[in-house]
Amino acid sequence: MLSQTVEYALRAATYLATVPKQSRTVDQIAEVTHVPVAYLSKVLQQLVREEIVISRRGTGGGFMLARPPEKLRILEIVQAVDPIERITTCPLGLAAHGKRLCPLHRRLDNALAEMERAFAASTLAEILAEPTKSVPLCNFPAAATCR
Amino acid sequence: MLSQTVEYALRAATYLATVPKQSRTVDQIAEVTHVPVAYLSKVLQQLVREEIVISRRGTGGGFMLARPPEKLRILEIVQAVDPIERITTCPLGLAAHGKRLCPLHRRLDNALAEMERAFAASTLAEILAEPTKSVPLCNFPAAATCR
DNA sequence: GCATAACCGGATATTGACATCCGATTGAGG
DNA sequence: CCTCAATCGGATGTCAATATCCGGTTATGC
Repeated sequence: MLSQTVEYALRAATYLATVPKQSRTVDQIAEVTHVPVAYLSKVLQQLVREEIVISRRGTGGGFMLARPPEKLRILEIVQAVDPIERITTCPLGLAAHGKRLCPLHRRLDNALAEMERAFAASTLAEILAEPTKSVPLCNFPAAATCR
Repeated sequence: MLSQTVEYALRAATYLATVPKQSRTVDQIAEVTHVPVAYLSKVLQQLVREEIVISRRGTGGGFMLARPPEKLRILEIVQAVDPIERITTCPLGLAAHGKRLCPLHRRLDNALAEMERAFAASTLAEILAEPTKSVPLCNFPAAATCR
């Protein structure tokens, strides 16, 4: 339902949100988030292209959030790596039918709209601020006891 | 986001709901729903196993809804062919962490729960009864003008 | 300006979803 | 009981998502 890529991107972004304005290397991010390092590298590159994240090469380089966590919604990260495709025209491909969806597809699209709404509802900052015994990603340095 | 298989299954079920208690062959269903016939056959077999649909072989056979359309929810069809996998444990695989989800995964699971709720909200009968100019699937016999 | 650190981008597996094909099986009707 | 209609089940093909590898490029610090 949710792709692995989305899951990975969200883990990485959430981790970077715990260290705002600081950069981390792919290897560091991969270790904390438990994401295959080579693939994570690709995912981060997508986030760079969508200007969610900024990259710097060379010594001391790495990846860093492009904006403060208060300004980054889950939805943006989802859309960056695996966009939710709303149903805008009849999937049976009848041009004459135009933009009107039949009741079945209207409901499917409504469900997708609910997803969007849910993902748009919170920022990375809100996720980190939430009072809980479960530290985000379960395994951040701050939650070593969680291991 | 929603798999092709779900889309196909819903089209087929919606069509069968327009002719309750009657059976239709794979070829008939495929033509109306614009689904590849060979693959549709597999999808229908899944629906048979999940007791959404009943099959009969031989002359005059085919597929028929196992229940009246009032008793069949979209969610059941979704779960039959491509179940929504709720997040019940931390995806980072830390056994010690138990059942508690971190704020990130709690939100993701909440979004999935919203989907379930949306899909559970309507029956096939409701879809067909809805007053609209767009006949379900856009291209049913009853809506030949839609072609 | 050289060595080193780190990302970038292209080529290449691997895997599962989607799709097809066909022989085997079952049921209806004469 | 024979033929035809139709589903069933297994084998196989195709393609996009996932994942890996490595040489090229850029930046830092000495």
